[in-house]
Amino acid sequence: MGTRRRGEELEQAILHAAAEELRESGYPGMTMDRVAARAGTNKNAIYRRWPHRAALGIAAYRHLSDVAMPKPDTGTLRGDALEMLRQANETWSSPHGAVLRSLLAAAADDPALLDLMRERSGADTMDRAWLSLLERAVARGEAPPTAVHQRVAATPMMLLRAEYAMRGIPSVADEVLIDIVDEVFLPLVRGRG
Amino acid sequence: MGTRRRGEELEQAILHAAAEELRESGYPGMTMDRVAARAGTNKNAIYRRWPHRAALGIAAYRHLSDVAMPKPDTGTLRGDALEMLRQANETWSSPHGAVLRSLLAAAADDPALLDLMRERSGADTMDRAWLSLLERAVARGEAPPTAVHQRVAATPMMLLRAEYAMRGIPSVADEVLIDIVDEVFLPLVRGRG
DNA sequence: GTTTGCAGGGTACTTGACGTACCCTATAAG
DNA sequence: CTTATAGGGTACGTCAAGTACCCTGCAAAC
Repeated sequence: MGTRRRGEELEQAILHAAAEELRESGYPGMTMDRVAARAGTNKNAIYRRWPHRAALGIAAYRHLSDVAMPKPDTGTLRGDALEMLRQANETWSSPHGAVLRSLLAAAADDPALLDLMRERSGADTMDRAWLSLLERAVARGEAPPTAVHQRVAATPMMLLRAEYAMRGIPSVADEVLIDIVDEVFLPLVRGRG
Repeated sequence: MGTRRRGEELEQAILHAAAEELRESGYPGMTMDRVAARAGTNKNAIYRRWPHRAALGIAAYRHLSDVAMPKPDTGTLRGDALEMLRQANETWSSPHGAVLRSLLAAAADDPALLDLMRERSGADTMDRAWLSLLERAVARGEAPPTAVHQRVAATPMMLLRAEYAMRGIPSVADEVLIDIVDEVFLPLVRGRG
């Protein structure tokens, strides 16, 4: 009873509560009052740690997310690329991805938040994964060395992202992923020979 | 003095006021009270016409936007593509584009609004313009006929969009546009031979 | 062991904004 | 001339962000 939580312990409790709220209600539904109530504390303790709701949202998302980057190795460039896209599609269409998208949407106006998001959304590791995938294809003689290029590597994910942005659907159809690989990514790799 | 505005006249006044607010303060800053005040009326008159803020936002955006689609014809595929991207970049980085982006961001959670947005964002006409640009390149012998493909046509704009989504910058650097054309679009077109 | 400062807790408040309710009045249609 | 309808004024109700105080337990310094 007398045991009043402090420091790290309380902080974790707040983050945990915020993460739960995020999962259940998305970012717009994550109100400070509800987080405080759920953590069994009050807004004071929250505002002492994070300057505003968005900061807490991002911190909570980070607390929620420790997704390992997939490292597909199917033996062909096409297989690897498809696998990467399928994994990403699954992640993005999961509740977890819904949280990410709703945070991104909320951060669209605020450059500072966008920065925080970018470094946490794993964009860099994602790019590296695609680059190494291309390098392996080059080693197998499947692709010209000039295909190993940052913008080429980023293209498929950007197309998938755009798909999500346009249609707000829960998930992108597999045919679209195949299309992205066969009609854009592979021709692009070939064309850089 | 006694002249009380009605019907069409009042509706236009409200839309005009809302559009101004959108331009000045973006969608988050467009509050119902301010629109009402600016239109010299009250919220009642607004809510009789639009069920909620988002509906008014979209209607106002539509009222604001009658941008003609550019039809570049520089004589080369590279020139046309770059010109298209530059025009788009200019539009998207203008106040007008800021409104569009802020509306899109706000609509990210709400599928119904996304639909309304999509039909107004001119995505279809945009795709047609890129397709005809590709067709002209084919006619000149600059590109293989198989390059005329919906997803190929949509790729450059999607990459530009993604650029805006990631970095919330006011405008994308010209080098990026050149990169998109030289490192992705042209190789892609070539690779489809 | 006592004091003192800091972090946690309770509560209430301010501010802005959406959306609604009511009631009065001008105006257009009959 | 009467009357239904739409515009206008104003005041709410509600919710949520963020702030202000003040009290109290804890823990380290003395």
